[in-house]
Amino acid sequence: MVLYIMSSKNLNTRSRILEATWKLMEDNQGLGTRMSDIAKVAGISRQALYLHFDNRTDLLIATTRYMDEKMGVEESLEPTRNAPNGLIRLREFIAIMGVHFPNIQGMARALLAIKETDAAALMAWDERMGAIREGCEAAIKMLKDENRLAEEWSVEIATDLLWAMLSFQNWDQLTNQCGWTTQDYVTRLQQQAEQSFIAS
Amino acid sequence: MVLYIMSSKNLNTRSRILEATWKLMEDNQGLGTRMSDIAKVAGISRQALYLHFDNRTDLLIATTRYMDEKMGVEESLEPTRNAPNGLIRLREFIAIMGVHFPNIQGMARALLAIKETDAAALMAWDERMGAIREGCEAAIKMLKDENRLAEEWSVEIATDLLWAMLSFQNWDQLTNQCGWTTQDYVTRLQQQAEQSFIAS
DNA sequence: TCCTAGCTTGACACTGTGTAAATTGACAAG
DNA sequence: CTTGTCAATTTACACAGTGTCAAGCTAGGA
Repeated sequence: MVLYIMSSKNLNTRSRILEATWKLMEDNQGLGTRMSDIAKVAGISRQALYLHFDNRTDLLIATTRYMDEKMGVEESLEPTRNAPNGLIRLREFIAIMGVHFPNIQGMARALLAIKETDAAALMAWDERMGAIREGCEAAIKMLKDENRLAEEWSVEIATDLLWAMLSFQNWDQLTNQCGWTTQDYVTRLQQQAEQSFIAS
Repeated sequence: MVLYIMSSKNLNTRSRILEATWKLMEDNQGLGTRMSDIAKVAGISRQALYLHFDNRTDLLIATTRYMDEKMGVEESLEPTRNAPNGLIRLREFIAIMGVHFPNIQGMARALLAIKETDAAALMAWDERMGAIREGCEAAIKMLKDENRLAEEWSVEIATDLLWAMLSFQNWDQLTNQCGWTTQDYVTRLQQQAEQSFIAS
């Protein structure tokens, strides 16, 4: 009973911090968000942040996990797992990335910026990117098993390349710099992936 | 006479600073290089850096220009301009990127890291990337003029996509994370670009 | 001999992260 | 009703790195 109430209160402040971090990351595109800003939005003192998280990196990583949970990333990948064949799976996966990236762009940019100087942030980022790679590999493998992977590609090399095409930075460049809509992004990347990887 | 000697001395210290910055950027992959480190390598006091450059950003940008000059980036692009047709031009351009990126990776990473927080660095980066885009566009246009650009692509969209494929981050991921050699990178990207953009 | 450009040294302001110590207020248990 | 616990608070401080400022040194040219 005691424990329950304590951890509940604890969780409330904790999640208020996580929500505040999330919000600020999205608002500022992840740039220049200080611990004091987060504390202000969460309604606590800056120092109190350190009662819940060891340091800034810790907080950012916890926030990515919190976001994944709240956004139901796992569930959104269901359709790809049930795809009847590799081509559909490839298409589905690209489409899902097209809606996923806009949702995480602020946080992604924040992680990208600090991963250069911060080993833990680098780990968090690599873990996220690793998950995407698995999705790429599953689609490519399915094509291979159906004998529809163009013969010039090995599973590994094709996975590497698809993974690069579906990187956050690629999405960022195509949409935010080139002005592509999500629709453009999905359609064009599907098109290119099919031309590259599917045996004719 | 006075002026000549002054500006000559000035230039010597200045280029010593630029060389030091370049060296440190390559050595540390652009990470955690402080003004004091640069000063030490250049053999002057930290404060003296500010007699030559307004601030850190200014110095990094000047260093990119210095590198371009010393490496003869312009000249290395000659072969693409003389290419007899679009396909060769596309291939040449990709090959040149394959040798260019390893040469600039330390500096590129440094600029990438600070461009998130630094408007001037962002400008320097965008200018570099803009130059690459022009190379992409020239190759795509040549294909279009020869009627060899696959009909599903407009010049602009195809340029956008080729530009994304040939981004520094893409190269970084494929070589440094996936372990591709320069040879792999060039061959595979040429292959994919041809499959995507050349009418069959 | 004097002037001056280029550099040096030492000191300092500012920002942001992270730590430490003493205090308050709530609330559950004896 | 006192006591203990614990989240959170306030105040203060250490530290790193950037950028500024002022005063002084030095070598070379007029």
